[in-house]
Amino acid sequence: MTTTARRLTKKGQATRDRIVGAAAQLMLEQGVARTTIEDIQAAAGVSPSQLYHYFPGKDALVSAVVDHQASQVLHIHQACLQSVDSIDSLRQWRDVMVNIITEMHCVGGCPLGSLASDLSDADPLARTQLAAAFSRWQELIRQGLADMQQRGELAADANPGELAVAMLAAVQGGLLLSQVNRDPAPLRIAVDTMIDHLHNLTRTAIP
Amino acid sequence: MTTTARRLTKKGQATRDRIVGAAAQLMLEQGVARTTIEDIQAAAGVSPSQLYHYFPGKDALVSAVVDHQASQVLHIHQACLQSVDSIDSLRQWRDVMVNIITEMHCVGGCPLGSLASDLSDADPLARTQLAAAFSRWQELIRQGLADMQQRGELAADANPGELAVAMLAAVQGGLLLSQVNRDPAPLRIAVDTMIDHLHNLTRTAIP
DNA sequence: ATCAAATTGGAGTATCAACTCCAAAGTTTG
DNA sequence: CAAACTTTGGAGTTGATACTCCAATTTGAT
Repeated sequence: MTTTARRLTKKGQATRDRIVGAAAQLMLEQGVARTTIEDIQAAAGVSPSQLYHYFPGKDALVSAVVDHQASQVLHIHQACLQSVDSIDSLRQWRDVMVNIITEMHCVGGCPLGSLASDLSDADPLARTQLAAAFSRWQELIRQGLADMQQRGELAADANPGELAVAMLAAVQGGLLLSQVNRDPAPLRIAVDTMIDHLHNLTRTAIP
Repeated sequence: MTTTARRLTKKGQATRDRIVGAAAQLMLEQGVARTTIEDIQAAAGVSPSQLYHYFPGKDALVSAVVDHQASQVLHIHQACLQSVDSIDSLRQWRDVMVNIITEMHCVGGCPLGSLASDLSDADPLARTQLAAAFSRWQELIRQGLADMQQRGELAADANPGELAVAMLAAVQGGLLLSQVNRDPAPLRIAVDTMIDHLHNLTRTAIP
């Protein structure tokens, strides 16, 4: 990390970031294979030699895009989930996600989910990167649920690990259905239903 | 439908079917944009002129593949879901899905979900086709839940429409996580959790 | 059998997309 | 300042890909 940074000027770093940002946006909107190097050059305002100076080829750029999107998504959700202590705070988290997809007019879906569907069977390296990112995301949710459990906001016999998997699936499936229907409702309903389930677990666990 | 069929020989129909089948499989495994016409020709054992005799271009072939996958998926799930009358029969439905993804070694994910993620923002016609297919799938689930509700297997105040959306999201999200992790467990856990939720609704709704 | 229509073979084309190359300009460091 | 290194411009190359064309063969209806 430091080694790489040492041979990168401030200006060079900015150019590299511009390339990754442009590539990430285009690949989210139209898919990885449909996004050409020329598209990225135009969007980032760079020449071919600049792009190939920073990345040996398209695969390496894709890898950088996956890292970038993983970092962005995890950063956002870490901020929302580290303070989860109640059902209500889960509803705030849901509002954040619904607002984001609404502002995007349901285009692109989840930055990680889209890449995962696109690359899982085409790029083994990207698949492992994405699996690791989802694993961290899942762990953020699990941790939040475990915290709730300790506060008594969730039944003692609930399984935070499995509930985290189910919640992440609800988010991903909800985003996909919202994307294909161009309507934020499926995401809202899917996550709300999982939150209702957690709520029921809390209520019914006091025999 | 009849008009098209009338100018299609039995042999011609078989060739067309072979092309669509090969295209569907390749597009599921490697994505639409990565699947070349040449790939499809080789897999189906046809010449360029044959392919372009039956389809004006790649877009039309993609459209036929979407129809084909929608038909396949809806057929399978209709068979499973029309007989849903209890929590246990939902668990059988889950087993069917888990078995399918396991046999595929988690490659490809959902035939409709993959196409949806791939095409929703790239092909407006395909997006509407896919939205219609998901709508019918959702309706199959809703109908099953409504039947259960009438038999008293589901709380009277439960909302089958919203629960169907959430269940479909769980399936899609579970399949995506299974695909990226190369592990059927996320699908199983996501669907089981939704089934648990339905089960809880049944139990707690008798005050 | 015969004619029209459907189907097939296979060579060919035009375009696009990924990547290369080399020299010029700017930046860092001793 | 000067040498070494980083960054940039832009024309060019190679291979792949979607699609075309026309003649030959097979099939179906009369």
